[in-house]
Amino acid sequence: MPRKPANQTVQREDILLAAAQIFQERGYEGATMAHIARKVKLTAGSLYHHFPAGKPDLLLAVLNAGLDAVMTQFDQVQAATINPTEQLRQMITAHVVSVTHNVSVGAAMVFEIRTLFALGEHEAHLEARDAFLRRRDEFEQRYRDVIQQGIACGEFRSVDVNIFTKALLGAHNWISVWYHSSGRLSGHEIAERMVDTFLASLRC
Amino acid sequence: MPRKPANQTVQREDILLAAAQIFQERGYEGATMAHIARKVKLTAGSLYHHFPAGKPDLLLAVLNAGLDAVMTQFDQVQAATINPTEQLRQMITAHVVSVTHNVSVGAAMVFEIRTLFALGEHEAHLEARDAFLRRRDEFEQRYRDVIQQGIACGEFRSVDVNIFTKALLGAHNWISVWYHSSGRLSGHEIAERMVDTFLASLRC
DNA sequence: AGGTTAATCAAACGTTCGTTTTATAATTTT
DNA sequence: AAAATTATAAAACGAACGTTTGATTAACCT
Repeated sequence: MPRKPANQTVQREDILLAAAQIFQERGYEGATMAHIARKVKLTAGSLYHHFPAGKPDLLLAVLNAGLDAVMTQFDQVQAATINPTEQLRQMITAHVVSVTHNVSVGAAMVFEIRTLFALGEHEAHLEARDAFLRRRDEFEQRYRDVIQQGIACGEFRSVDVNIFTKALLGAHNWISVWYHSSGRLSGHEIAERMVDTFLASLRC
Repeated sequence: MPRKPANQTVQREDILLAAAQIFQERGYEGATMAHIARKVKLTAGSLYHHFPAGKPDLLLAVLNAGLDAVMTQFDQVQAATINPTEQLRQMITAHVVSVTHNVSVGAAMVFEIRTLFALGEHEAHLEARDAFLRRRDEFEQRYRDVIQQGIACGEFRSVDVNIFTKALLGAHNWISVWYHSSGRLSGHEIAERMVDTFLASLRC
């Protein structure tokens, strides 16, 4: 019954990025395995060879890839210990550039967190889900820490650290909604303006 | 075959708010008519009596309700013409209080815009969709206008108006993700801190 | 009181989806 | 070259979904 030349070249990461794009266009629930398969020129069933645990596993892989990307850069920033102002500048830049560098993955981290909670009805991916959420909290905590340090050492004025951090994160997350690579500004240029906006707000 | 006491009291707005809550929990595609019906104690088919055009119509009704709520308050702010600083303060307050006052509807306006575009494959709700998107652009334009005016008259420092507005909108939109009515701060208190954050950033 | 309209339910319909199974082709190993 | 492994397609499956239809009850209006 079946055959076909077979490219034999589709890799796990290709599928992952295709999934991220389809998730961005249609949302996790609106995305079908056939949509994703089509983008890498496979059939829906063939995806199970690369992701045996199916669609939920595909989502977790996308989310973890996004968090890995930005966390790796954060580690580099904090390795070179500097003053809070410079540290926050570099964290914002790393974060914004990361989002604009792969918008689909960034969008998944904004729009599909809710999906992760709705997933909790099936008792299988719970461990992977909780591990992701813990790392995500840690990510947010790093922003809070550097802002708190800046206030403590007098570089920043006194602000509500929690709300300020939420405002900062919301501004960055929203970028994945409106950014297009063909737009007026590059990722770096957007990052500069975000740094300008939030460092100005923290000025004593 | 069928019967049932019949409450005879379910109103269009009850269904609309129930839909918003289900959309928030599961996303538009993850929400089923049965989920929504259950929340107002009806069956899925009965929803078509109140919303003949079905699920897409339900989404558009939710989104328009959200935009109506905030636009009404914006009109009041601009009726009393004052200086840009005070005008922006009142716009931010109106916006944030509106989001925290009905989080589900606010969340829909953040998370289901994408759904609106994916809807475009069926040529029926296109007009209602485009009308909504136009009003939404108008909403964003009001923020840009007041910031531009503030810069022009020297009350605000010179910033990239587009990016600053996107940052502001992102911060506000993100509130519908993390806000809970049982949290540390009320909607008004969060609004005060957002005003503080962004007006400080615009200070000359 | 009688007739009309509005609101609801139960059931059925056709479609689509995630997943599983089985067969086949390509690649790698021996 | 033969055998084993990997990657893929095709087909089938059962479940779930949005929507339609027809019957039934409640409310309203002469």
